[in-house]
Amino acid sequence: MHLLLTGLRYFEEVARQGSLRKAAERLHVAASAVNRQILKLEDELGVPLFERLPRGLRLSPAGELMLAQIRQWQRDERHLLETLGDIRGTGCAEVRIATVESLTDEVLPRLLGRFGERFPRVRFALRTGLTEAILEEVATGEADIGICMNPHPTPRIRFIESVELGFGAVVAPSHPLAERPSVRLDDCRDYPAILPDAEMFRGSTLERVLAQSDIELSPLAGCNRILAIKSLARAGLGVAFLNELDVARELAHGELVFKPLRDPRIDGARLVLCGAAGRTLPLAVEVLVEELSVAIRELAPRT
Amino acid sequence: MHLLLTGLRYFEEVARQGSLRKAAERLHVAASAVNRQILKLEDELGVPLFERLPRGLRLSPAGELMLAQIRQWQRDERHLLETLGDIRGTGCAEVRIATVESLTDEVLPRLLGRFGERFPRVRFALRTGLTEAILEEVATGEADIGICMNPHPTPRIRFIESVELGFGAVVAPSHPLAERPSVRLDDCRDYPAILPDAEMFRGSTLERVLAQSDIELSPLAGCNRILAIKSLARAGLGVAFLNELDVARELAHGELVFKPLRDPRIDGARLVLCGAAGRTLPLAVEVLVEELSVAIRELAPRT
DNA sequence: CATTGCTGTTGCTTTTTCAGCAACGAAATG
DNA sequence: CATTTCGTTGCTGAAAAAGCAACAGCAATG
Repeated sequence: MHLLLTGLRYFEEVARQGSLRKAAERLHVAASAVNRQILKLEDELGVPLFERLPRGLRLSPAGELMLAQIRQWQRDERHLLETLGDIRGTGCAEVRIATVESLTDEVLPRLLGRFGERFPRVRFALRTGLTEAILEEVATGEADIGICMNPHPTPRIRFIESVELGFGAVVAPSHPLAERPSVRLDDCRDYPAILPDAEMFRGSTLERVLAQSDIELSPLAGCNRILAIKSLARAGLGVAFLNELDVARELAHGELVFKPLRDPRIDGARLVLCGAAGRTLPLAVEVLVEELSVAIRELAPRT
Repeated sequence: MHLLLTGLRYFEEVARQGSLRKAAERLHVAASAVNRQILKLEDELGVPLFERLPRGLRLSPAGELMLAQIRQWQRDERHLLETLGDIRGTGCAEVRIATVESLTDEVLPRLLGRFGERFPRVRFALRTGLTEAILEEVATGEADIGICMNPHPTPRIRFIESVELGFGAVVAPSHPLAERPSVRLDDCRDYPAILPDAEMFRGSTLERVLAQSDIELSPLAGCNRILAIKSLARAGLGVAFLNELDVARELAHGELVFKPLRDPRIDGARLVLCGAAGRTLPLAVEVLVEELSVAIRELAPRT
């Protein structure tokens, strides 16, 4: 398969060989065919590409220019065909995932590792952000799939899979709340609270929880990163409110304690895997979606 | 005239319009023709370039890649055709001249200025060097034409025009030699000489002049630039040996005095315009050669 | 619920383009 | 002086591309 015009390929070989007949031999075509392509090129360009010598053809200045461009195009073509070859069988060379931060900690790396064994040539583009930005990227096509918290339904977004994550108070093991058998939101207002900043707060699970009660927390800090929230909580400075996925690793290491908020009015944090509504996804993305769905479903029983 | 494969142009238009029929209308061809080119492309690449929606065609990931490459190629093509258009009628877009330093001072700028009015789109590449390097560049084709001093005849080089330049002693107006009505080489050995360095000396007119006499000069300095030689002479430090072209400007300003060496054994400095032996030159170069020939012939009477 | 208007797709025919063969003139070589 | 090698050119057949008309699928419309 050649993307370039046959005339250009002929030209390149003639320039390389300095002779029509030698080039024709290499190209496995008749010399007259090669000659005609060259003459046609020169006629259409209005510029002689070769000077005719008794021993063969020699590039003219215009021909030198042309040759340099063709060489560039041939390099481009090889590179393009290579990449398209990677895509063949997978549907795309790159899966673009927009996700909440907490998934990039453990779940996604493990999943992408397994996926990479099956599709070794597929690369990933991981972008983390808040729900709103994630939905926007999925809708515009900047991302193939999105994983976000509590998205509002939109006709442009298709929800593929979702799971209810436990939402609760997170404190250091030394914190008084850690000793309690169970914790309700009411119990937290006596302690300093480590909250997300205004931007993170908007649309968050915590916002919905607070909206359904009339409890006033006493904020100690507002952070724009979950990592910072967890660090402050780990230092015992106060109580944070996160879902259990956010603190999965710290729980395993015993650095933090998770206390589910068992208020009946709280429906918790919904993690949703979603894609663009109208689009048919490339094979590789489809496969990854399937694996993500399984992984997300498996998150549920842990609550 | 289009260099790109028709299939690629079709593809680009379909991607732009998002519809086969709209693209076909713009391309002034039947929709079926466009469709077949797209299908052929996809078949040969083994990758779907579009996803088929009920309302038209939408680029697949592979198609996005393809489109970006085609856009790049189209830009390349426009640029190339533009340059080739400049070449049409002139034979080349750039005249590469290898010359001795002295010509770049006055003669060449004036000449290239006139030439530029006639061929506004032709650029110049000026490389200065010594005779040996100039001949090498002309022979290898790195330069279209060369102007050098006293070249040895070579089968690979064709001498187009030459002129005998006055060769003589160059001193400051305050120098004792400046008062003499005429100067012979003998008269110079009493004064410090400002000479070219070993590399410049080799093959120079001065070398030949000295070889034909057995006069010993008393060198004060050896310089690797004519500019430096002239500066030292202008400062009155000694006597330099140059041709009158080297010091044309300083003579006009009265900063230096030129005393021709009228020894009968000295045949002087031969300035030679030359080109590669076998090559037929582009039109613009041919014209410039003609103007250069005239200009070089006009240098003669001044001796 | 049929209609209308899109869409891409496909057989078939015509037109155009391209490749192969053979031969020619010119120039360099032995 | 014959020979080889070069680019070039009619001519012929094959291959590719384009045009035409019709079809099936889907969405919006009356």
